[in-house]
Parts: sequence; C-alpha cells; structure tokens
Amino acid sequence: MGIIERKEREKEQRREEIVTAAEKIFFEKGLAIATMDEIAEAAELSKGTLYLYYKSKEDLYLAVAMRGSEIMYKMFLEATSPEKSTIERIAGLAEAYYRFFKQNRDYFRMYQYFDNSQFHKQVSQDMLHTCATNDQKIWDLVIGLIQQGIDEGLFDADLDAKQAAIILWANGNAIMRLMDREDTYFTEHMKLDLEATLQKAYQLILEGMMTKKGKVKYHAIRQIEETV
Amino acid sequence: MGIIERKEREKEQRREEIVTAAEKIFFEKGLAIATMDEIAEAAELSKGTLYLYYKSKEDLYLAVAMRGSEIMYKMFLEATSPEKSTIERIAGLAEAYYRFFKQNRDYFRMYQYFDNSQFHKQVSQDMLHTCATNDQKIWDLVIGLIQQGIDEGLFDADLDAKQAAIILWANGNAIMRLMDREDTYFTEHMKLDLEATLQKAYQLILEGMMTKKGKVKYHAIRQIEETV
DNA sequence: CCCATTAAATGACTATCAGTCAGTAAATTG
DNA sequence: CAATTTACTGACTGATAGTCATTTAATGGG
Repeated sequence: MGIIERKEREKEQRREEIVTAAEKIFFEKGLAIATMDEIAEAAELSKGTLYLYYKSKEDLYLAVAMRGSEIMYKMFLEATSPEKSTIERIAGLAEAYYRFFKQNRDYFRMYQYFDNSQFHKQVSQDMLHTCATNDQKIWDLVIGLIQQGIDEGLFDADLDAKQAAIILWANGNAIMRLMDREDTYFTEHMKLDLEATLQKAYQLILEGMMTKKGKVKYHAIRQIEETV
Repeated sequence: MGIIERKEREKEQRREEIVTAAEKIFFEKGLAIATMDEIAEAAELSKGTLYLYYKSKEDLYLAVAMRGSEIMYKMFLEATSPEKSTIERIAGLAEAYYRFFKQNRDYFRMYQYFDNSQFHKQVSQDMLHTCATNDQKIWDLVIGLIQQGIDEGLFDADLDAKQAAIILWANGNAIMRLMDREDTYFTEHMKLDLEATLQKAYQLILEGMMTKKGKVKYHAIRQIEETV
C-alpha cells in the first residue's frame, strides 16, 4: 500500500516541521518563556495540531534537544575515526565536546534541564526513554575508547573507564556552563579566562589518569597541534 | 523612635516568614510547579502581600536559595578553622561541599537555575546583586586558601588560584548534580558508584595540582582519616 | 478618648498560557 | 458520489502570575 507509506512519510515530515518551528522559538526564548501559541504560529499550524504530535511542551522541548544530541554524536564519531591513534581519538573527543559547545551553543544550553528532577516529572516516559537511548550511544563511545586506552597501557590499569568518562564529562560540562552564562561575573569581575581554565582542567585530569607511556604520546600530539 | 524600629523589625520578620513558607513549597515542588497561592496559604497571608515583599516568584525563589548559600558559607568557614594546617583546610573544603550536598540537598538543587541565562532575565537586578555578593564571599574564601597553598609550596607555583578553585568546584558540582538525579540511569543502569567517582575526581585534580611536598602532606592526612 | 493620617494587608480581578475537544475539512475507499 | 477515515482547527477551560482599589489596623495629635 503506497498511500499508507506516503502518509507515514508525511506524518514524519510534519513532526520534523514542528520540531523545526519549536527549535526556532526555544532557541530565542528558552523553555519557560516560549509559548505553544508562538510555536504553532511559526509552524503555520494550530496549537491543537502540536498536541497531536507531542504530548506536552516539555516533550517537544526534548525532541528539539535530541537533535543536539545527534549532532554531538556525529561530531564524536568524526573525532574518533579509526585511522587515528587511540590517544588522538581521546584528545579528539575532548576537543569535539568543546567544538560542539562553541558551534551549537543553543543545543548545549537546552541540556540544563536534563539534570532537573522536577523537569523529568513533566516529561513522558516515552520521550525520557528516547533520550536515555541516545545518551547511551554517546557514553558507550566514550567509555569504549577510554577502555581501549587502558588496554593499550595509555591509562592506569586500575582506572575505571566509566568513572573516567564521567569525570571528564563533568569537568567540561560544568566549565562550559560557566562560559555560557551571559553575565560578566566570571570573565570581567573575576578576570578569569574560562577557556584556559577548561584546557587546564582537561590536562590535569587526563595526565592524572595516564601512564608514563600515555603522557609521552599525549605530549607528542599536543606538540604537533601547537606547531600547526 | 522605638516604634519605627519595632516596625522595621516586624517587617524583616515578615520577610523571613514569607521565605520560610516559600522554602517549604519550593522544596516540595520546585520552581516550575510551586504556585504563589500555595506559598501565600503556607505563610497565612494573601498573595498580594507576598508581592509587597518580593517582586516576583523568581525573586522569592532566590531569596530561599540565599539561605542555602549562607549555610554553605558557614560550613566552609567551619571547615577551614585557623588552627588547622593549610592542607587540612583545603581537604576540608572539598569535604564540606560534599557534606553541604548531602545535608542540604534541597538547597543544592535550587542552584541549578543560577546557570540558566533565561532565568537571570526573570529576576530583579537587586536580587542578582545580592546573590553575586554572597557568591563572592565563598569564592574569596576558596581562592584565598588555594593561594595560601601555593605560597606554602603545597601547590605548583605556576598554578592560578582562581582557575584551580573553578576546576575543583566544577568537578564536584557536576558529579553531585548527577547524584541528585532521581532516575536510576547512572547508579543502576550504568552500575556506577558516583560517590567513588567524586572521590577519584577530587584526588586526580588535587594531586595534579600539588607539589611533591603537598602530596606527602595530603597523603599523611588522608591516612589519618582512614584509620579513624 | 476620638478622629485624621499613615501603613499593612487583602482578595477580586486581569492577562496569559498549557492543554482539550467538539466540530470541520480533506483525503481515501468502495 | 456517498461513506468513512484521517488530519486539522480554534474556541474554550482551568490554572496561575501579577495588580490594584479597597479594607483593616496602628499611630499620634488634639
């Protein structure tokens, strides 16, 4: 039945159109200030139709955030292409996360709500499950790579790959959140270079986890990067 | 004029009563779900009265959060009492932050909104300024202590005390935020011990910043703690 | 003690917005 | 072409942040 297939395709398209409209509004205003009427207008649909495709404003918000998640995953895949050495791939991941932040700040910003347990309660189980699946892909990639580093003797043998992944992520995420603050508290009032702080944090943590062999290889690639 | 003074005292009391009522409701429901009518009922006042004392729901929310800030500051002061050695005081700070999280999780949770630039726009300049002043006291304490560590040769001479403070805070904060998530994603699905991860992160970062002398003293006090 | 003045508090009211649902329009089918 | 299914609409409901004219209480001078 070609018609059923076409209809499904069109339905999927409509879903995407709605997400595109929502994205525009959420990027401009954030979750709290954006309204469903605005989104409906941007999508050239009635508000009622939005609710045929998404259960709530919060679900729609997460649907937009998922786009960011997919972009990040693709950037991570590119940063870890198999022709590179393990150490390059690991350094590449940290760089890719920062590039994601710089180039897709609107998406990065949307993630703030993920940690909020009150927000979780306003979201459907379905959508939460989709998010968790997407997240898992990314964690698997990072953790797998760190495990490979451990196996190759670049990282301490007693390092837990999962712990290491969390620590690296936590650092980067928290410092980038500070960078994203629009007030001038840290940059002007505290006269702090947050980008340098981020680099320093990554360096401290990565080197703290590495074996002598790992550090040698890590410094070698950083040398090359700096001379380029 | 004793009457004017009494009136001012009563006004201040009323302000505190309102914050106490708001605290109860915000702790239970979070910013988005709590309503000003509920808070008014808890305060045994009409909603209009709340607005005589606070400009908006968000301002009132921050007034509650400031209580948490003050508790944290007091805990930090206690953790850094002058009779202790510098290394003990620095280790004490990290522990105190974790204790604040464990014992005052409701307050900890409220801070999530501080990073949200959309939230900043919904809050009065006055309140934002009060927050910044409170924040500054805490940063000054932490940064001053790390600077002392540098001066005493416990930390690398080329370490920037402000950067170090941010990195330590960023780590702890981000991992504790994960701990606070009410879903079981990290603990059960990923089988991760987040408390151990936090300890590991602190250890990596602190040791990465320390001189040999610093590490010796740090290990000495950790030894004592473990045997207690 | 009484009344004018000031200060504090009230709650009905407005505006806004998330979410619903009875009804309409369009596409499909037989 | 009529019946049926599917997609969409927008007026409506209920909830809630914030306002403001009015009421209530306290104060102080006469």
